[in-house]
Formats: sequence, structure tokens, C-alpha cells
Amino acid sequence: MPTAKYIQVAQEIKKRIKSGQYHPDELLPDQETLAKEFGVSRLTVKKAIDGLERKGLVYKQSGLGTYVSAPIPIKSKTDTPANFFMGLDTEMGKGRVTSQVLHFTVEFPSPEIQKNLSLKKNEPVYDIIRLRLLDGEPFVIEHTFMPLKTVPDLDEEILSKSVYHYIHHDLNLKFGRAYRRILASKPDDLDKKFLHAAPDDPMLELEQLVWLTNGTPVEYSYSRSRYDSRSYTVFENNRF
Amino acid sequence: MPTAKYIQVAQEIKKRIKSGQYHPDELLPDQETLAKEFGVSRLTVKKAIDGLERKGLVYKQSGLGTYVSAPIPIKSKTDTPANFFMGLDTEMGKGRVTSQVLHFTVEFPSPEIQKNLSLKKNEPVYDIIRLRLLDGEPFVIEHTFMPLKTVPDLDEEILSKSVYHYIHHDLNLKFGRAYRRILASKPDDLDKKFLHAAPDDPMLELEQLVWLTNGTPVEYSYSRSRYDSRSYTVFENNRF
DNA sequence: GAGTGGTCTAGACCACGCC
DNA sequence: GCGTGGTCTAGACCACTCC
Repeated sequence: MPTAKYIQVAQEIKKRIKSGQYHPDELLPDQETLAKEFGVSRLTVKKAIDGLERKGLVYKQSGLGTYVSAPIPIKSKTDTPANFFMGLDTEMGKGRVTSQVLHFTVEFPSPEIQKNLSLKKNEPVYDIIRLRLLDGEPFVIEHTFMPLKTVPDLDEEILSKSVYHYIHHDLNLKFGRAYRRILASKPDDLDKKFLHAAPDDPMLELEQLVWLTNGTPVEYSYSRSRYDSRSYTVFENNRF
Repeated sequence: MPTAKYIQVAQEIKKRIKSGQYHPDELLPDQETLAKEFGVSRLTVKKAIDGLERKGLVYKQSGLGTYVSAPIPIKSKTDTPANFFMGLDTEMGKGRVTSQVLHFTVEFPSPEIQKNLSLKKNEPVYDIIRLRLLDGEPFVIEHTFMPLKTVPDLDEEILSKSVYHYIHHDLNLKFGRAYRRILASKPDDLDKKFLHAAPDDPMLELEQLVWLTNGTPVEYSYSRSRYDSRSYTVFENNRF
């Protein structure tokens, strides 16, 4: 099963942008020309470019053409895309993230967790707290709830490595969608102890509910970081 | 110039979901059936449904069909979508937002602002600080920079109403894309004075760079709220 | 095998920005 | 008027899920 053509075309155009073959704020070849070059229909080229536009690599003006986006000038070191669907380790760069399991139990879900994960009160969940370290430095505390029936046979071995990898490769499941909330709050005891937050250090929290592609809720979690170690970014296009 | 068919179809399907004609976690009619009903091609129906899927109203499983999403159980009162492109007033509900202009000058841009808004050092910008009130209660301080050449003739009258409306309707310009960063920080003097933030109250900040559809940077701004009055939400679909 | 959504094509017409 | 991207169609084939 080969990759879809529009994905391949998108990858090739992306490569050309990254390599400098197409320059910032300059026009791409028109869709008909690209279609001929790649030996595909115009619609396939449009689909490829639409994907790149959603990600912010190009922007279009009807009547004029498709332009390569200039680099965004306000990038920061603490930036983390708020639209990831991978584990922290792949997100931050392989091998930089390690984990320390602070809490790992199986419990019947509270009414709130029942609601969030669409569970009956006799369907147990894992209750997991992990300290995640980046290059050995503590930087996130993750509190995660997952249904046992959806993610069976979790153990500390998996938790200290990558739960994402386990779900994806061993269970062969795929994340479908996520609802995320970003908020600020005051530090709690765990923040102070493990992230060395001072009493007046603001905390940044990402709360999320994640579903599999088949519609099953698979994770409810909140991740807390010190205000000076993390920020979340979103790119939005008004045309979609 | 009528609205595109796929938009109309999407609106009709959305209406049916909202009205309860299609139920949560149940299948929609298949695309062929909907295409016949609406008198359009299947691709047009697919395009409509894709849009709804991106917004989270439905989810699809190849081989099975399209399901209506169940309501998200973790909504909160302070939630604000992080993907808006409207003014605060339309975002929060008409007429609830008022504004107090704390600062309004025209200046040559600092090197940082030059970079963010792609300006030469002799191209002036507005430097605007506004206190936004919701139902009369202070809840956001917005610090905004906009190029004078792109948004001419701004005045306090417009600032106290809706800059968005002015840009959109009077200048006939349209926002195209935005890069946003969400972060936590300690309160500054303005936060303490106008938002009544205590010294240890965390602040939530949204920093953003906005472009018009023609690629021109039009706004660099940061908006600060007290941690207990605001949170930002994102919905993501892994398929796009 | 039947039914679903995903992809792809060739061709057409339209709206938009510019000259 | 010309060239661009946006929309739309009819028809085809494929991959996936369930029976």
C-alpha cells in the first residue's frame, strides 16, 4: 500500500522549500505546471498544497498564486507545538527525555474520570504520575488516566519508556483527535518538590482528552511545567 | 456570488447534528446517499464532512462510516478557543465587551517590532494598550502593535469599539493566518493595577503574530489575563 | 462479498487580481 | 483579456471493516 500521491507531492514541495529551491515570499509554479511535472492531476496538487497551507509553509491568494511563507520571527526556545500526537520523546528529539514513575495504581474511576473517559464505575483505570526529564533536568509532571480495557498490560517498564510507542506499535492503535486546554495556575506540592517551583512561580498546565481513531477515549491527562520552561504554540489559517 | 455548495452542505449537516436529528456516536447516512439527497457529487459531500471533522463535530472510520462526535465533557467557563479570527466582542458574545484605551501612540518601531512586522525602521507603528472589560469587569490587557501603512487612520473612537470591525469592513481586509504562543508569567504593574492581580497570581499570556490574506503582517500583540479568568482550548485531528 | 470512506482523473466553469 | 486558484462533476478503483 503505497503512500497517497498528494502526500508524496506535498513532501517533495516541502523538501524544495526547505532546501531553498523555492524562496520565501516568492511564487510557486502554478498548480497546472506542478501537476504536469509530477504526472498527477491538478486536484492532487491542490490537495498537497492545501496541506502545506494548513501547516503554514505556504499561503495562497486566489488570482495570484501560491507563495512560500517567510520564517516566523517570534520563535522561542521553550515553544512546544500544541498540536502534537506523538510521545514527548519524539516531540523533543530522540533520547533526550527520561521518565520517573512517581505513582502507578489501578483504581475504579471517580465520577469525573468516568465522565471524561466514558466509563462505567466498575471499569478500572490506571492512575499514573510521571516526572519527565529533559536532558536529565526535570521539566514536566504528567498526571494520566487511561482505561485498562483499552490499554491492557501497562507496566512500569513501559511507563519509564514510551507509552505512546506501546499503544502505537504493540497495541496497533492510533490516536485520532484531542481536545486540549491550556491554563496557568499556582504551584502545588509536587511542582515544588519535583520541579523546584518557588511558591510564587506560575505553572503552565496542558489538560487534554485524547480519542483513538475508532472514537474511544484513551487518555485524560494534565501536564504541568514551570512558567519559564515551556510555552505552547498554535498556527491557524483562517481559510479552513 | 453564492456560497460554495460544500459549505452549504456542511451547514445543513451541522444543523442536523445540533438539532438532534443525527445522534452522538451514531452513523451519518453514507456519502453517496447524502450526495443524492443534496443533489451534489460525492466529493462535495466529502469536502463538507472533512470540514466538520476538522472542527470535531464528526469522526470517520474508513470502512465503517462517519460518526457524530459526543459532546466534550471537560468544557470550562473560562475556555476560549485558541483559533479565533474575530474580535473579542464577537468571540465572547455581542455587546459584552467594552474597552478602555490606556495608551495610544505612534512610534518608529523597535528592532524587535521591525522584525516581527517586517518593517523598515522609518515605517511607524501604532503602540496600543487597551484594557478589555467583560460585562464591565476587567479581564484582559492587550498590548498591540500595528503598521500604520497597513491600518491607516486609527483613532481612539475605533479603538474603544472594534479594531477588527474597522479592518474587516471599513478597510476591506481579511485576516489570513496567525502564529500564537501561550505562556504563563508573573504579574507586572499593569496587571496588578488594572486586573487586580495579587503578586503571586499567575498570568496567562497569548502572544500572537497575525497576517492578512495577502501575506502582510498586520498585528503583533500580547494579551494578558489573570489565571482564574481565562484558558485557551485547541481541538486537533490527527488525520490532517 | 457488500458497504463504507479514501484517492485520483479529465474536464469544465467560475471568481479574483492584474494589465 | 489572461492567468491564477476555487469549485464541481461523473466515474473509477482501492483499502478497510464486518459478515
